[in-house]
Amino acid sequence: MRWSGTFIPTLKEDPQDAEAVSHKLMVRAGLIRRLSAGAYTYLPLGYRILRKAENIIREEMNRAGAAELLMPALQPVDLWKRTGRYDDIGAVMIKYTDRHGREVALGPTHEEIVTDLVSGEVRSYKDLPLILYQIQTKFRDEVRPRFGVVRSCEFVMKDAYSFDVDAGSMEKSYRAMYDAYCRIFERCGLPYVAVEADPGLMGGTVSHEFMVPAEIGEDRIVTCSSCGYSASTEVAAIKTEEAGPADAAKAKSLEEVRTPGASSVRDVADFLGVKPSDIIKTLVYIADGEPVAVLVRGDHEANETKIKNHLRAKALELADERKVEEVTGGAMGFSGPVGLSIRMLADNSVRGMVNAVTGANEKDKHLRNVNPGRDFTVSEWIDARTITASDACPRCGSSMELKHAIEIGHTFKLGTKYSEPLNASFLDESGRQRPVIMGCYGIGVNRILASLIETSHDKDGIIWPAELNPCEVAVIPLKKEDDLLREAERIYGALLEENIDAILDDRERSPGIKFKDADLVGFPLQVIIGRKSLDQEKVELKERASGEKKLIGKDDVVNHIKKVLEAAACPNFPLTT
RNA sequence: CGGGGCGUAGCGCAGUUUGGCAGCGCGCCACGUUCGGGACGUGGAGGUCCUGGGUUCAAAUCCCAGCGCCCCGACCA
Repeated sequence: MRWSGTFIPTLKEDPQDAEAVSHKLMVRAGLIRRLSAGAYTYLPLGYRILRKAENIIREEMNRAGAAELLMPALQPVDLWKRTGRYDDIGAVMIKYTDRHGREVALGPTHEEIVTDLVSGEVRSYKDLPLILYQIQTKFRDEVRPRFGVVRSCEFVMKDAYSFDVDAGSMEKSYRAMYDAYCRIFERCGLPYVAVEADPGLMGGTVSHEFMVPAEIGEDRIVTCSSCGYSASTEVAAIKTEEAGPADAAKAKSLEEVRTPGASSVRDVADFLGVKPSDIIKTLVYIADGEPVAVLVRGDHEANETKIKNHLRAKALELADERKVEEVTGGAMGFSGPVGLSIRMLADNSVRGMVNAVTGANEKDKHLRNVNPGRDFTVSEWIDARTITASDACPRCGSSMELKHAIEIGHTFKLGTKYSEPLNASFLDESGRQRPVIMGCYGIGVNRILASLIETSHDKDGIIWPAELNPCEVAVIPLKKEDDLLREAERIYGALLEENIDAILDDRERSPGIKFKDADLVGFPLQVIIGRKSLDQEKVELKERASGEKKLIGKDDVVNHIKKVLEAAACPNFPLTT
C-alpha cells in the first residue's frame, strides 16, 4: 500500500464535533468520517483495522468450532411478534412497510431469524450441537448515538448462536464461546474484564459482559482485587450485614414538619439539618401497569434492574407527577411510606433505620422519627439498591473498585426463550420431541477499535497492538533523492515479499509531516530512511509504542522486522474445550 | 423527549454584545529556496455566514420559525 492514492486524510486539529479521545483520534488519523449522527464511513485505513478485527474474531470462532454464515438484514416482523419481542424492542427497531404492505425490519439482532432457520433444518439430536455465527451490519434507532462509533445507529456485530440438546451440553458451548472471547480480546490488545451481568431483553438466566474500563464507558462495573469478583453494577449484590431490625427502644414519637419547597434528598437534609442517610427515599414505580413503592436510603440509588427482576416485571418505569399524586394523595417529591397502601418494597438497608425522615404525602411536609415496622409495613425486604464504591465485595468482603466501562461483548444463556415460540425442536434418542437449548454471543466490532484507542494512545496519536493496526510497518523516505527513494522502494518491496503488511509513505512532504502522521495513525514499526543513516548503509527502525529508535544495516532490516513481529504476536491460547 | 452549547472557506476559529466592504491560522494551487519532528518567501484560488421568513436605507449581526451537530439527563440488547 502506498500513501498516495490510499486516501488518508489526517487532521492537525481536533474536530469540533468530537469529545471522546477515541473519536477525535479516529477522525484525525483518517480512519472515519461522520455522515450523520450515529452513522460513520470507514475510510480505507479504518476499514483495514475493522477487517483485521473481524479476521481475529473469525479465526477464534472457527477454532472454537463455530461455523460462519450470513443472514439477511431485512427481516419480516412477524417472527418478532411470535417471540413477543416486537413490543419489547419495537422502539429501537428500524422498520418500513414495503410495496406489498408488509412490515419489514432492519435487523437489530438475529435470534429470531437464526432460530427460525434452525427450526426448519435441525430434526435430530444427531444434528446437534451447533454454533452458527455471522459478522454483519446491525441497525438500531438509538435514543442517543454517542462518542463516534462507540454507540452508533449502524454498526458491525459478530453474533453467534449455539444450539444444544440439554443444559449440560449448552454449558460446553457457552464455555467454548466464553474462552474464544477471551482469546479474541487478548489478541486485540484490550484490557478487558468479564463481569456478571443482567440478561435484560435477550432473556435467559446467566449472562456475562466483556468490558473495557474507560472513562467514557456508559456502563459501570465493580471489581474486587482480592478475590477477583467482578460484576456490572446493575446486578452486583449487596453484602447484607445491614439487615438487622431497628432498635425499638430508641424510637421517638412521630412528628410532622413543614419543609416548604424542599423535595430533593439534598434539600430536605439541608433544611432539617440531617444527613441524607437519615432519610428514606420513597420512589413510586409503575410495574406492568401496577403501582409499587420502593424505599431506599437517601444516600443510595435505587437499582431498577434488581427491582424489575424481583417483580418479574416486563416494564418498569418511575411514575409521573399525575400518577404519584393519584397513588400517594400528595405532591411529587413528598412521598413517604406512612399510610401508603400499595405494594411496598424496601431495600435491606432501610430495615435498621431509626427515627428517619420521610415525605408526608402532602405538599411541603415531611415526617420525622419514622420507624419501619412501627409506622409502616413493608411487603418485601429486598436488595433494591445499586452497589457503591464504599460497599464491600459480596463474595469476600474486601473493598471494591468502581469503574466506567465500554461493553464490547455479551454472552447469554438463553434456554428455550426462542426455540419454544419458534418451534426449534429435535427428536432425542428416545424419540421424544424437545426444544433446543440456546445461547447467544455478541461482539461489537466497531467498539473493539474505539475502546482500544480509548485505552491505548499518547499525546502523538494511537498505539496499536501487533495484530490490530492499519498496517504493521511504515516505510518513510525523508527526502526526494534518488538513492533514498530507491532504498525505500526496495525495503517496501522486500517486506511485501515476506508477507508483511507495509505502507510506503511516497508523498513529497517534509519529514516533520511524515513523522507526525506516522505517529498519529500509529504504525507500530516505522523504517525511516534518511541521508545521515543511509550514508552509513543503515536505516532507522522506530517502535511506535516505546518511541525507541535504532540504526540497523539496510540489508538486515527486513529480517529484523520479521523477528520483532513474530515476537510480538500473541501466543496461541490453549483450547479448554 | 427535557436541559445546555454550537453552526461563518476543506479543517480549527474570530467577527454577533453596539447592524455599515467577509476576516485570521492551517490546508490547497503556482514558482523558487528548503528537507531528521507539522519549513520559508512571493503570488493566487476558494463563501448559500445552516435554511426559510420578518424588521431595516442596510442583517453573519436584531426578531420569529425550522434543520443539523455535540454534551448532560432520561433510555439502552
